[in-house]
Amino acid sequence: MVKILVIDDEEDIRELLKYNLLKEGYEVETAESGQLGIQQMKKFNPELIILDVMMPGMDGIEVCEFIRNSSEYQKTLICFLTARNEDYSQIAGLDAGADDYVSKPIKPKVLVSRIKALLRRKGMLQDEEKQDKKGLIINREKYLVEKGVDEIHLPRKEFELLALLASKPDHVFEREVILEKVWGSEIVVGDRTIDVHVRKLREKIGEDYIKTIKGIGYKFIEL
Amino acid sequence: MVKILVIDDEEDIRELLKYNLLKEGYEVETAESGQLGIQQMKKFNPELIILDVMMPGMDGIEVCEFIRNSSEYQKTLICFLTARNEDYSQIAGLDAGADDYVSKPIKPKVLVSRIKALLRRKGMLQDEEKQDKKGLIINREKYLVEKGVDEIHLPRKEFELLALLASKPDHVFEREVILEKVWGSEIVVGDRTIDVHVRKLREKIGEDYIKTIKGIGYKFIEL
DNA sequence: CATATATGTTAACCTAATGTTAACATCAAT
DNA sequence: ATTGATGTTAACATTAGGTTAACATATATG
Repeated sequence: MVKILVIDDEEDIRELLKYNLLKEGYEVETAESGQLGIQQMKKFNPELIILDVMMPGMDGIEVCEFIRNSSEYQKTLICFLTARNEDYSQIAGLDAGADDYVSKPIKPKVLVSRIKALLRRKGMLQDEEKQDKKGLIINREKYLVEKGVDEIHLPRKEFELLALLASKPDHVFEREVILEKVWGSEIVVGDRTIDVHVRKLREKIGEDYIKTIKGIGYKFIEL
Repeated sequence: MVKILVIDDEEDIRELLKYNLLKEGYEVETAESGQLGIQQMKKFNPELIILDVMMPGMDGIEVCEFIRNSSEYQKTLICFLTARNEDYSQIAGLDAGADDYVSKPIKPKVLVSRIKALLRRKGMLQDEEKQDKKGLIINREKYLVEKGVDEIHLPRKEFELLALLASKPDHVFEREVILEKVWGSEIVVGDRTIDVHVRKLREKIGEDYIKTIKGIGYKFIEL
């Protein structure tokens, strides 16, 4: 459960944000000033702070600086709330400290999706899609397969074989086709080669992803 | 090596946490009840205890109180695991005793980053991370690489090679691409040239930054 | 149920890709 | 020209990856 602290002097805004974030399943606390916000942060220890820039007393920029200079909390994510007309150059200056910012007037949907994106970027997403899925993600760029939290490195042939099968889930690839696509039409290898690679794949990614269709070939199934 | 004790009555949770914490390099023990947890603590003497609040028998709150009242173990860090619906006000009451808490359902990444933050705050961070960032900074201006306090001067080819790889951490660059980008598409050099430069780089910046993906190429990984 | 045929499994084996070293080239700066 | 730093290559060592053989097991079909 991701904890979010909202620091804003306007009660309406605090309530609006709290309501919308709670609805998304976050744990939310609020504070009505910079000072109180910092106190609250120490107790509540949130992953992310939504911080109004313009506040009487200690303003958002000061709060942000305080956080960034503290050793304990410096990695806490910060999202600024800026008034529309505040000078962009000013905002840009803040970028050093903040992880993102959203301008007022606030549209709940926008805010929420920004928050999600930010958390996702920082790898603290609580989203179902990313976390709990058993599904494999074939990441060709990194040349590895992501299974939930794990990253599984695969040798070339195994990777290509899996990538081929997974490119069309439930589609049966004939052995002939597999040979052609993974090994190339010219290279000739023995009968058992594919099986052995399938075996190794099943060992690494789990037994249930690749199904044998006897007399035909193999298919990849999503779990 | 930081030692962590997980006390939770649910086996699944224990396993999930153990797995993820081990992967981070912590030493992990588990216990399935409050009583057993305390016994285990006395033997294992962990720096940090992850403690489920709701357990049959001796619950997390009692365990926490016991620990805080003991003279030997009172400084042990405690992180609560709370069910989602438990009221924050309730939790706040516990704050006195616990150093942090994480609510279920547990997201491994969140949990781990919280644990790290907690340890960092209390100054017991693992030696790797203790010495600030291990990350390299490619300084094109000065044509050198900053590794913590050190400045490593690199010859042109080595620098360009590293800069390329580090420009996209985790991305696998094929040998062909490397040749094109670093050497230029027209210059033809031998097969082993890239390897030799990789060797020299690894000597200078450390063996672990550049990983070989056999049959494909190389990738840079952040440490 | 018997048999043929396809697939599973294991481990030994082979090979291409990479690692390593040192010699040799090159080039820029004194 | 001499030197030292960089770049390239060749020759050899090493290893991960890939293949195969031999045998075990499963499945379909008459």
